[in-house]
Amino acid sequence: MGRPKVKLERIEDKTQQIITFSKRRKELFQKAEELSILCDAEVGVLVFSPGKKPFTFGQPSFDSVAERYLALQKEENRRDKVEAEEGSHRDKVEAELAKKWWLDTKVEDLGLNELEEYTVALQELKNNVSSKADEIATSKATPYNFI
Amino acid sequence: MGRPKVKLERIEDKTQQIITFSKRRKELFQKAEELSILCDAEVGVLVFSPGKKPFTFGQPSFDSVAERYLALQKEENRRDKVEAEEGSHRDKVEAELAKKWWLDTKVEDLGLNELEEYTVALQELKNNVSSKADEIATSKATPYNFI
DNA sequence: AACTATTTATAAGA
DNA sequence: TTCTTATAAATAGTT
Repeated sequence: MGRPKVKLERIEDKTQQIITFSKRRKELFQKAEELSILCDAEVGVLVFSPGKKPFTFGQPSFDSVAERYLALQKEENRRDKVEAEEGSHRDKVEAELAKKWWLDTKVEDLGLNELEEYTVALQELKNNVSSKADEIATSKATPYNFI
Repeated sequence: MGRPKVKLERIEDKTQQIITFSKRRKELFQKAEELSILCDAEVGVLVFSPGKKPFTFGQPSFDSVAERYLALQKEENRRDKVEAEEGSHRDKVEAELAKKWWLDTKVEDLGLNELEEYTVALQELKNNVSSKADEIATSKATPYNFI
């Protein structure tokens, strides 16, 4: 027989679902690559399989495309915020700028001395911000007590 | 006539490229949606058009899928780093933890008082880190002098 | 935007 | 898993 029409709904049979995932995931990435080549477009695709394993495609890499987009998003959010507040909360704007700078500065790019200063400064900063944030930091640190 | 076979190479004619982009971008997103429904998979697709405009598809949203992945990536990088350094640079590890906490803490979640403290602390921090990083911060701040 | 001749994708079965 | 095959779906060029 040939190809039957298939309803667009969740495949309940787990084995069939995995087979379909494998085939369609491959084709999706192929289409993504064709689009990037034919149209000179940056393309990023990320898929979590039914087993929650991540697969990525990216031209030039998923991370590069995603980071470019997320930077744009942050920029838009910041601008929206500024517009909404009619320039009355300069501190907030500066905090956003500082946050953006911080997010764009990678630990890997800093030398060891800078890193030490950075660490100390962050420690102080953690003490300055809310106790709730401190709780978050503590709970995040907990799994790494083995270090 | 019918559909001719097409070579997988950059379409030089700009108009044709845009037409092809529109058609294929739509189909790519449709395929992505089918995959997410049929296989119960989280899918995120991001495309920058030839005109550099971003288009996203995501189930449930591109941001959610991308953030989930980037969190995984950070986790892996952190673990690799710890293993590579054999626990000898505790400061570095703490810097990574602090960075992770920082990245996970959103300005939007902080109250105004906290935000003010945060701003002051960040300002101090900027002065503490390298002058090169300061240059970056300055150049990033420049476009917003209108505020 | 719509059409249509072909190519391409793909669900089942082997 | 990989190939086969018949049919569904996508699509390049045209109108």
